Amino acid sequence: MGLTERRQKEKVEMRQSILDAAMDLFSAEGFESVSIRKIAEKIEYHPSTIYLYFEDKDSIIFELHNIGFLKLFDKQMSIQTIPDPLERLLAHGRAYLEFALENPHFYDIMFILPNAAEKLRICAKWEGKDRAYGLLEKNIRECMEAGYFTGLTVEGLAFVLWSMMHGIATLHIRRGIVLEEFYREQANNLVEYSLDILRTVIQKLMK
Amino acid sequence: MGLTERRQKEKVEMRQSILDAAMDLFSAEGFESVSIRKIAEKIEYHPSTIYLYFEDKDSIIFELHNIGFLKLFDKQMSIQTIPDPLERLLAHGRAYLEFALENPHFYDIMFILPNAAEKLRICAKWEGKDRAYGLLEKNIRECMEAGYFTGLTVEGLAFVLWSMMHGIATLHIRRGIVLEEFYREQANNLVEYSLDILRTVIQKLMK
DNA sequence: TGACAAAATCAACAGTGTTGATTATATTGC
DNA sequence: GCAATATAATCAACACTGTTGATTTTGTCA
Repeated sequence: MGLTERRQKEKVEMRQSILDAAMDLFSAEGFESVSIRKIAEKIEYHPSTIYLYFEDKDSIIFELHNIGFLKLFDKQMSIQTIPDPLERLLAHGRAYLEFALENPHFYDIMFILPNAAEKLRICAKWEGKDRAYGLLEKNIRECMEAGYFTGLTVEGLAFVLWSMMHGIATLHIRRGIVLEEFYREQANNLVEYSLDILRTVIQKLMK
Repeated sequence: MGLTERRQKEKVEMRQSILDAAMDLFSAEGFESVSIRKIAEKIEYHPSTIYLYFEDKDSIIFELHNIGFLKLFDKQMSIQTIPDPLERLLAHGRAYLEFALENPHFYDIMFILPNAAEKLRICAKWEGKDRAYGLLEKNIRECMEAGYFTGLTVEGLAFVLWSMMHGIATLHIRRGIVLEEFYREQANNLVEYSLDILRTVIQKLMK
């Protein structure tokens, strides 16, 4: 292995250990505890060293935001093999909610915290969201081609369904509010129960 | 006016000016600019003086959270006179979204930012949310009594509808994402258009 | 005017993101 | 192996942040 190659590899590994430390801190102590100094302490380097690998703190958050989108897209692709379009769309929603509830801190960074959004606003165009959103629109379109959701537009329904899933996720993550709170006896699992209600709604919307 | 009475009045006025300054800073420069020192500068007092009127910074945020809930409840009560239950429920949703989009910073404090939620978690029970949520459940229940939404529960539908409105509001406030982005030609107004889609969904759910 | 209470300020602590200057380390050419 | 160089890491400081115990100013009443 050549020198520049090893240097490259060490750089990547250092960046990864910084990202891991940041994510660990977020999970263990909440976002306000994710400080450059605490990350440095965790990886046993001086705070200044972090700046040799990331431009600033928001760049670390933005990188975590990108990693989160890769994880989400992977999960969403895994259900694309389901043949029936309506079942596929429901599984799409289930995958989205599962991701949010299993990775609440990633979801927070991706969709709630302002850091990554601010970075996106001032940086160049970024394809991550469009890719994930495109998949949702594709699944909705194929439902419509199969005769479901007549009278609605792809864009309109995509927005409404995404908003609903995002609302459920956000109320859970930021306010600790879950459906179980209002309907304990039937709710063994938030994801399944929310999707059951959505399924009822969608079945009435069918044809 | 007696001495203690005037003292009381001055205390209330000082608290209000602190709250106003905090809200102004939030609206003008974003939440990260709401600092005790900047509030103090704005009202031309020393930072320490703030602590004579509020226990800590989160108490200021919590007070704004409470004021926001009063404003929201007022708005929601104003549409309770609509006689038809389905029209009333739709107006309820419209009022909620309008509040969120017209008072994005209040909405942020009430439903997204962690400060007030954390205060709620450690403090005694607080009736604000239950009151607003109770009104939604009441309107849904009256729709069901009129024959709408058969096969769904009040709690389930309330959760789904709230989540959807909350999702729309949060995507807008935190990510600048609005329906218009995906469907410009028909969208002159986010509230009306979102509600139109919801109306279509609900009409298919009727009976 | 003097005594007392209330209101406001001060100075400091520990924490934050960030950076220009400095030191330590590792690799290269000889 | 040693000096020169390039890279990596650290240091010390700046301007912020929330918060608080001690101190000073202000206002009221006898």
